[in-house]
Amino acid sequence: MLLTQLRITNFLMETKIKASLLAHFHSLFEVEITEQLVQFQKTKKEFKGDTTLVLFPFLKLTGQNPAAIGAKIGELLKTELSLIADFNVVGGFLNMSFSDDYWKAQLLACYSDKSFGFLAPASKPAIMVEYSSPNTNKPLHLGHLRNNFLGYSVAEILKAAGHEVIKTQIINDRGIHICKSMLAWQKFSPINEKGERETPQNTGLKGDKLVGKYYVEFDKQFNAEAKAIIGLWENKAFDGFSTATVEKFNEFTAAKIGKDEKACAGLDDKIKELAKNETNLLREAKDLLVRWEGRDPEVYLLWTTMNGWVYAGFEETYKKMGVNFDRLYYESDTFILGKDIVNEGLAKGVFYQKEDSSVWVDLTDEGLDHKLLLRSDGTSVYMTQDLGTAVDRFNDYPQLTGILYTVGNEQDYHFKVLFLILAKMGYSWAKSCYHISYGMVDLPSGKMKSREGTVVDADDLMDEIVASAKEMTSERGHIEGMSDEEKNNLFQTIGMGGLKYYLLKVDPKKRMLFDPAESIELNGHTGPFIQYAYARIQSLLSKAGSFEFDATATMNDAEKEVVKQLALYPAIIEDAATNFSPAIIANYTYELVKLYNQFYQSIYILQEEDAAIKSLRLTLSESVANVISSSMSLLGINVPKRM
RNA sequence: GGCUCCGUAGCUCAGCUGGAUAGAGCAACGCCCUUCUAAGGCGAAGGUCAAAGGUUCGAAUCCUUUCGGGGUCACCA
Repeated sequence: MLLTQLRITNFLMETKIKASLLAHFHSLFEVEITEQLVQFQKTKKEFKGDTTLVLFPFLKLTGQNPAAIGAKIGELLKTELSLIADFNVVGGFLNMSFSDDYWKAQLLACYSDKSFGFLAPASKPAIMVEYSSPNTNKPLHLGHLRNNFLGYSVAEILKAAGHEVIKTQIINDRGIHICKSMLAWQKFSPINEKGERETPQNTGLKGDKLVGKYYVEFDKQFNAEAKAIIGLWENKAFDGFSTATVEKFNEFTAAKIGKDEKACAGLDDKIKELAKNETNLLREAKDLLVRWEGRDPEVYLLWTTMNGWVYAGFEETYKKMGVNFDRLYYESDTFILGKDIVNEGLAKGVFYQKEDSSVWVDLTDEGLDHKLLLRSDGTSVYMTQDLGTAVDRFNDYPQLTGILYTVGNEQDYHFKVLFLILAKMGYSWAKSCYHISYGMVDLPSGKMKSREGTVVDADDLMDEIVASAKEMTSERGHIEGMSDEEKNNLFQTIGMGGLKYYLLKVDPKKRMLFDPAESIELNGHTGPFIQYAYARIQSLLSKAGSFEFDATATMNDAEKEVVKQLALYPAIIEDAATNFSPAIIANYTYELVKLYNQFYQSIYILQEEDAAIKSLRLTLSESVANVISSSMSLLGINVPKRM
């Protein structure tokens, strides 16, 4: 495919070479070739050349040896294409060097275009990118950081690739879990001397943290109550419990006899579930949900109040993260949607109804299972809502061609089913919906588990990283004369840049390890390494004063290597956009900076006496700075003028 | 168990739509600041690309199997 070649080296020249080869191959070897046989790869460092043509595919076809084929093709291309300056054949590889003029033209193209590598805005179809999508009773954690940085970055990359992008999130603001924190707050919040329960105002707690606290409190009390009930059961105190429940308890208890530890734990879980269903707390929470659905004014007021706290808290966190959204969707608005679609599917015969009137879809033909779409009591499930929301979005944005869902890979199956159902329903856009599935973030100590308290809170983490950036930056001391505001911005830029780069440089699909010590590292393959290169170039440019691009200078190898990497940028953006992978951008920029640093350390730019060479080097430096700034912005990372 | 993703240097990761001697960073070792910011550069060291078969002129990359790990298989979201 063309994309591979774009990625490997410069796309313009290779297209030309390929065209020329297709046109003239017959005149050299008396046989025709197909496009697939023309394979390029990056020239290995130890050989001279800017691109390499693989000759093996032609061996059988022509019946000649690689050296002869390479020489003939090389000669041909050199005469046909003036920009090919030289070539050599090593083994089965034809290495070609492009002329200085070619590389200078590439440099100029990069230098003179402020939005080098970007396609015209909104020149490609509109896409919606969903990310974040939090639960309103849990503060955001490390996993959300990966999600948000990833979603935001993919959206920026798609914009750069010419798409119109609508950033959105769906806020999970309803359901029994929300009622749990509401109930816990009502029951367990202490009341102060003014007669108020805890609020963000009177406690100084961030709203999402306060609500999260009561969600945890609910769980604590809930478990305690369930445990007490089990205690009663174990002492044969079955008064007030239904016979069905008692029978089940006895059944599970009997089943435990003679079983191994693991099986017993499983049965204990079942007993716990049984007991939980008998708690007053759950009954009250369910009651609250019924009242909420009936729009009971008191419950509704409580709900809007507490959600208001959470949103204010999230807003603060998003601001710190540097992410934003064009449009918000709330589950409380969308949870009823989808039922119509299910009924429509039922009418069309795409779905079927069981005797208990629950609605299902049969996906066994696709190698999957039967999936529930409507409960027997007619209420929606997760899938129902997602169907409704998707259709709703296409109604809201008629120009939309697809939706990207940034959601963890534990939901791979869900999205597979969702897209399948949409396709079965006949929505043509179903095929352009895609699940940006990312792996879990592990900690060195193991998995993050909210129940065990091993979650890393997003706010805490960002604060710690910025604090650490402050400490380390102050040590190195390039900040004299900065105002406090400038300093704080710088610490923010470095800390967040480091964190974002750390989370984005890894292929999103892969599970990754979050090592706190490594995440604040400033050396090596890190965000600050890249930011530092940018700041150093800014310093250089300000010392150099004004200059103009001079095409008369000759280029050395180190310079050419940098230009080659710069010229790759447009293809890299496209590659990152088609693969929804910020990691491609991150790794590209790292390469660019390494190449630039090698060049930078090998010569002194400002001491250069030849004006043409000096201006060429400054042009190169400024171009590199521009691409750093541009590519980092695609990752949501800022770059500092000084650091 | 079914389905699915993953396994590359001591550690964290690139490379994976087949091509030359598998690359970085961290850690550890040795150099380079009287000249543009050393958050940098240079050097050396570190590998049975989980294992075994297969396809191919050629396999870390594609196919099969095995081993090891994750996820998922709710009238939860």
